[in-house]
Amino acid sequence: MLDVRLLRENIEEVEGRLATRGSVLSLDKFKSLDESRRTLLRGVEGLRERRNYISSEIAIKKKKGEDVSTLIAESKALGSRIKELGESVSEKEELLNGIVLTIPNLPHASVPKGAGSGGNIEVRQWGDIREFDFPPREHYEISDMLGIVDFGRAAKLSGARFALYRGAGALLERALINLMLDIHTREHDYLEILPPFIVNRKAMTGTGQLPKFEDDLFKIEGWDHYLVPTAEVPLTNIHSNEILKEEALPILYTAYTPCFRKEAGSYGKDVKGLIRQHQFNKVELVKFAKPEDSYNEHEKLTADAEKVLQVLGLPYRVVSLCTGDLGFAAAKTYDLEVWLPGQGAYREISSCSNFEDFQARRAGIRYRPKGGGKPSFVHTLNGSGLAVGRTVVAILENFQEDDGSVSLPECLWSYMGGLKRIDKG
RNA sequence: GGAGGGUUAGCCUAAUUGGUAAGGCAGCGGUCUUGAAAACCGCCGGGUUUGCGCCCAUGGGGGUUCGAGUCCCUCACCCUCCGCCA
Repeated sequence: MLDVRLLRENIEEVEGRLATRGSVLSLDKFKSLDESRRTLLRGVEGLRERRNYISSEIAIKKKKGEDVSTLIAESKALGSRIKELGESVSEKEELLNGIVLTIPNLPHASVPKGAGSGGNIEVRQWGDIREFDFPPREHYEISDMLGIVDFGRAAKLSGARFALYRGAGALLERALINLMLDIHTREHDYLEILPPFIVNRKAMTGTGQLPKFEDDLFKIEGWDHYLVPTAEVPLTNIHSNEILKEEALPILYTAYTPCFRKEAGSYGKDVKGLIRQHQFNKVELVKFAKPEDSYNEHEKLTADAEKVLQVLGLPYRVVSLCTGDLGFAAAKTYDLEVWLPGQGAYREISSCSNFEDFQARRAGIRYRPKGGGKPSFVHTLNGSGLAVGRTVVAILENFQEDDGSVSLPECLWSYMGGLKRIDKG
């Protein structure tokens, strides 16, 4: 949520900056609603002042035993007018709120301007792309040969876009989760959290999934609760409606959770394999930072996510998303794209964003400056560190041999019970 | 699922039969002091206003009333007990 005062006072500038996202958004409606709300509010406040005065007069006169019937009559009349006016004020407020909650964040000045993903800019590359002396297979061919992922039976249980991992496949997924959590807790000082996988509407609104993106979420029937689409939601909302101490910042959390997404509107995209699933595993990184530190923390968080790819030896590139490709709540985003030889393409495996105070304002996450003073909003950041299923994809494709076997990077051996290579069987 | 108790500001705690939120701690500023502590004074929820001030705010929503922290309804959460359960 943007600062309403900023909207009110710099409406043209805001419109201009939002336009770079490609969302043609007119704030005229906001402006007129805001103005009429404020006019009505002034009116209702005047009436309330009069009523408060009369009420205290009544109390005084009653003590003296004087007649108060005319005062009561006036106050009664005021009451109904106040109620009427008050209702139209809250009506305007609700409409305003509806508008403000669906306005996306403003892109940071360092974000490249562009329309779609074509406008994204490669920031750096890491690792050497392997030369194959055989045509590299796609991951689902390899997992089929190895018998470590069963899509057919998953479909029988749950339908399309679900996976059933078997044996070394299940173990690999679990090993990666543990490796990632260990890296972030031991080397990068994040505190491990195991949050609920079901959250309420407030939490979803706090991070920006609601009210705009209800269609992407799995809702629990008969309950105003949702399956988490990412650990960002429970982690960021840990401190909703809290005032943190400045000394406590930055706060760093990491969590493994499954993620549940409807993937509405992605029909025909990535229909085969593990890339796009209704349920997938992810290790998430979340930070709460002071505003002046948040862009530095953003770089560090991105580096923390990159570390996992480096440890695994997976080549990748870092892309700065352009204004037209930014997510709703983000002010700036780096995507990590891992090289997939089977596809011959870079694919997103992590997305690291700075939301500035956009989520903090929605969720009410503030901090009190050291010298006392007014609490102000923190900046929130998050990034995948990493998407586990897609990491499996990358390992299968990058480390495959001609016979379908896959040699595992050394950092995984201990997590795999000593297994160094996945063979058929 | 059932019964009872609770939710007041960053934290802790008050408020006759309904009369318009009192204190304390922490924090910040100041006086005093060689420095510090103590003591004392001021500030210390939000909105609006140049300012005085005004309005709002006792978990959320609604109702009764001239007037609600207080009475009623409802929802959420927490605690205790019963039932069920890994």
